[in-house]
Amino acid sequence: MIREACPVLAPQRRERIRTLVREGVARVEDLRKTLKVSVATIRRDLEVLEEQGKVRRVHGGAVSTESRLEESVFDDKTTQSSKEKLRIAEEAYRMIEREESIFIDGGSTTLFLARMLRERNDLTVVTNSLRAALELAEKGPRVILTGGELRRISQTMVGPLTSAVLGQVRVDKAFMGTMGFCLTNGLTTTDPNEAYVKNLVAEHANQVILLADSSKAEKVCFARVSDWDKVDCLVSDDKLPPSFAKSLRKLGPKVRMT
Amino acid sequence: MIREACPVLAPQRRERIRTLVREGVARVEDLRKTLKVSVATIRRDLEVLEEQGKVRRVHGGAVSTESRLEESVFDDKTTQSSKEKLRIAEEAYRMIEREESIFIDGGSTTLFLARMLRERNDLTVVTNSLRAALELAEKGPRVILTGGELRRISQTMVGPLTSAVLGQVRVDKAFMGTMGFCLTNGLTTTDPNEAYVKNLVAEHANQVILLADSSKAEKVCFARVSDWDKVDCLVSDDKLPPSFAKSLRKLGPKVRMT
DNA sequence: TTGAAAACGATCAAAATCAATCGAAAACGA
DNA sequence: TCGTTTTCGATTGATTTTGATCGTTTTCAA
Repeated sequence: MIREACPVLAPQRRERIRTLVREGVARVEDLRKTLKVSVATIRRDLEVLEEQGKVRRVHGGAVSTESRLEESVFDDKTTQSSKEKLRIAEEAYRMIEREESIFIDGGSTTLFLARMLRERNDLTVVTNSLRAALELAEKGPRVILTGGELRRISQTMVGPLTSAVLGQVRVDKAFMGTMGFCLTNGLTTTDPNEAYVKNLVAEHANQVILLADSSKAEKVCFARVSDWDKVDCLVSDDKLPPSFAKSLRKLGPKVRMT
Repeated sequence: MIREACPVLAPQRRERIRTLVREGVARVEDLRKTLKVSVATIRRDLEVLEEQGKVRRVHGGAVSTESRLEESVFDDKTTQSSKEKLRIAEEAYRMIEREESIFIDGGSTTLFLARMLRERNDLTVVTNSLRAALELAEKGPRVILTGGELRRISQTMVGPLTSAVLGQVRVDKAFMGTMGFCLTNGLTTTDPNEAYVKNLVAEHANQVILLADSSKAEKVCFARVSDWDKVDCLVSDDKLPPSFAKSLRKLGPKVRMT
């Protein structure tokens, strides 16, 4: 292979890609023709840039992340391993009985669950998730929002004000999400305010059901939520290591893997 | 099958569909002609967008989830006197000073105001309106939701639970809506729960500013909200009878007509 | 109620794209 | 100069996207 005198250095090329992506010309093939390198190089560059969060890769090229930052954060979470999350939500749905009152936490898995409840009008749903409330805004069960300060990144209501409402309700089942869970540290999440609310919810629920796909296993985040003794059931996917499930069952919670 | 050079990336196309749906051109056949792809692709895109809750599919195409909400709540008057409402909201916006904390009530006029606040990040906004919270969900001021039971027809949070949060905050200015106002009965609305919340808000605000176009004048609804002595200022349009304004000023409130 | 047209969902094949791998050329450091 | 590291391009098999087809469902009007 004869490589002509290096036209541009890699960092320059990447910077060029970034600006092109911003302008909208983002297809791999276009980039290849513009920059006169192979598609493999383009892909590698895009990989690096995505790693740095500069662009977002899609099939056929890349799109700018800056256009709508908040949404892309949330959308990424919803698209990633959504198959598992959907199945987990379906399993959770089967656990809901008639006329029950339930809490729905923030997060993408619980959002799938909320979506399924649109056809139910026998339930009472308490939630601190703005997204979940939106799913049920038109029709469906009775909806009670917890109130509190809006945390933009997760689109949930958190903080001390949240406890004012939560202190006055009880729910039969609380469907909780989490950022990480492991045997020794229990449930953890990124934001202490969020953790505080989750903990409070757990105390006002007859049953706490954790919805978390296997990618969250053995992950530990900054803020401690609670130990396993508060959790009645974990619903996860079948990629959860059997050894983990076995050890967890000894600590108390039931474990369902769909 | 010969596929011409891929014109646009899938996410761009989906975003285009979203905007088209918002504008009302939502039939599958129209989308196909506009975007120059097969109906199968359109259907698949709509499926994805519905999955994300961005649009709602119907036979023949799709409708916007947002506009649907807006219609059910505000359609009666939005198109008719939206000009006045927008001007009233602009006048209200000029009354907001830096670093203030404000309350935003439910209703279409106050929704216009909320929309203007997206560029402000020096404020704290308390609201019981789901729609107002949505306008500020991505960016803008600090947002605090009151919580409470969701009243679908107005998309607001009402009921006794709302007072739990409201009791713990104070705001500099409360921008209130109303269904009707007259000299003898003061402010009235349709739902007692809603009226209760409005009254409570008025007690926790340094200033109460009523935003109501002239079509609400001399109207009396079922549920009494409050008397004029709680109201510091009424912002209305120039179709408000001068005699009404004169009489009202004697009762205490300032009156601004834009 | 019935029948036709439109729309829909499922399925399959073609095309494009992607990820992984390998080898070669360039860059680098001593 | 020599050996190592990095960068790049080509190939191959897998994956994704797309369009066409076909049977079914929905809608609308008679």
